[in-house]
Amino acid sequence: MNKTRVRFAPSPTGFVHIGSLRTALYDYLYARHTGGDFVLKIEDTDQKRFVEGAVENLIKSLGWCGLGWDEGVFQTAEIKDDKIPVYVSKNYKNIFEAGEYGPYIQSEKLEIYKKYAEQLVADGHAYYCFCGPERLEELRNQQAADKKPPMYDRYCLRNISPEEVNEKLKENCPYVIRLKIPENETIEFEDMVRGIVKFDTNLVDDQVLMKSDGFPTYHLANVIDDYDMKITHVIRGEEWLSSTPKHLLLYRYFGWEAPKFAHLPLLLNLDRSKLSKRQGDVAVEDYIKKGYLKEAIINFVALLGWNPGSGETQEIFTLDELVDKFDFSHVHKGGAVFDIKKLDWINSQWIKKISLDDLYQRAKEFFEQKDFYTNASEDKKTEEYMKKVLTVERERLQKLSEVGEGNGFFFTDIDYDKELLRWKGLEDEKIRESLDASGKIMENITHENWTRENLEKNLMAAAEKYSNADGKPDRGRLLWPLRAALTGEKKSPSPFEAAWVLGKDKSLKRIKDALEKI
RNA sequence: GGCCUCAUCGUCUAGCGGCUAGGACGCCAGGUUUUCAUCCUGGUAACAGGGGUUCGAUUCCCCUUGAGGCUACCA
Repeated sequence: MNKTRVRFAPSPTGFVHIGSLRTALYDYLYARHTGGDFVLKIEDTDQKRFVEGAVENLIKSLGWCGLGWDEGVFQTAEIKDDKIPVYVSKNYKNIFEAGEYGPYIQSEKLEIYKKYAEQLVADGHAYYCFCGPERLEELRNQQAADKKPPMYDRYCLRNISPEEVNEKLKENCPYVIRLKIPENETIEFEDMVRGIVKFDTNLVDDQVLMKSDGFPTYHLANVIDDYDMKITHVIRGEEWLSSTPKHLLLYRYFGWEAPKFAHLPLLLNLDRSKLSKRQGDVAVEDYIKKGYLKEAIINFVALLGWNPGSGETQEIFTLDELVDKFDFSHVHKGGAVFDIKKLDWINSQWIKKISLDDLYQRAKEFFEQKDFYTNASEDKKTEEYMKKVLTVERERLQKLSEVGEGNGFFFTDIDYDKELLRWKGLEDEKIRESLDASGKIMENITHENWTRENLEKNLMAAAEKYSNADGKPDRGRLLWPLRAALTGEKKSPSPFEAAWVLGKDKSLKRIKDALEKI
């Protein structure tokens, strides 16, 4: 059997839609699972939608997610296999293309598309059409009024002779080339996720293949590219399902074997409409900015429409595990609602899972966005100190953007009302005793032994000795004032954790400050 | 409107003729606990409706309903 070759074919609209990412992920998973190739090509046939920097952005977002491709469009010239030809893109600055089946950018193969389109005309499977937008508009309105499906009426096919066509072409009349859909035929194919799907050709419109600006439409370019690039499996969103018969016809007319198709279910808003900007963030970079880890985004999006199958209760997957388990038999048919609550949970799981070193590297930029951090003294910005903070915070974090939230006391001086120190209405004197006791214990712990374990062991031993009127243990009598003194917050990590991060000197200083306060 | 697709807890889903319909998120309750969070335990909640086929349907078929996609010289 031939090697599997799949491709991700985004159009550069400025950002990577989270739904596109899911498609790219399934492309990647299928390619890797089958030991095939993964190709990145660019669909930029719509000049009106061109966005500056979109290609670079796309490569960046995809790369950030860790989905590597073997062939196609790249930002740098470092391609692992030096047998593959690498060249600079004709139309984009700082973009390289690598592979023997290029160009991988549609705007760079206009001549090729044109040639194929003309061949189709010569073979009688397509025809020139000179109808302007006004007539088309009128036609559609009439058809709507007659309650008929809006379709091109083949005016140019029926009324313009080949001689007239040549005449008009010579006069440089604007034209498009339309596919001549056969009548009374049923086009049938087997979709990898949906099974057999059938279409009646009488209901399929004569699709424009070449636009009057000389660019091909998606339909033409796509089929030619996939043939040129030897693509074996076309994995794309469900929105393409109804245009598949056009593509199949094209393969037939060119005499090419059609690839296998897999139409993926759509990603949905909470109200079950197609996932859109209006109801939340849809760009991958939005999620990056919010502090979601790539592992979490991949993990989450993989589960939106696919599952590992029977009996499997695992929820957290690495990319490699996904590659190992992925197959189309477990891809869902129905759309999936993008529920951010589950993403949050998966993200929190990943924050706990990655190494501290890794977490530190990734969290740094989020700290740098916070005032309490930028204004903090240098000794608070050391790797050692930050890692301590993160050790404590990672149990509580849902997203990296929340880093340091409510924990500013690790970085800045604190100020709080003295009442915060009070445990269950205890009088000042008792609070002072409590703080004093904590201070003494901590003073006896050396800098070398200043660990969470030691702090907890020694402080807890003392805390256990307190009990309330009922004889029940009342650890809070020691621990609450201490925690309040160290953090100045109503809610915070434990006093052991806080003291450990702050260090012996700072901790003792804060206890002293508290003592003066009360 | 036409064509296509889809349909299990609120959400993501397991299920591929016989199950007390399972798991996860969320939510609620309890436990651990000095607060917050983590963690642990338990609970809540679903086969859209109607016909068939079958000894037996969540599962297979049909209809209805609902949802989504497409219906461009956009992808």
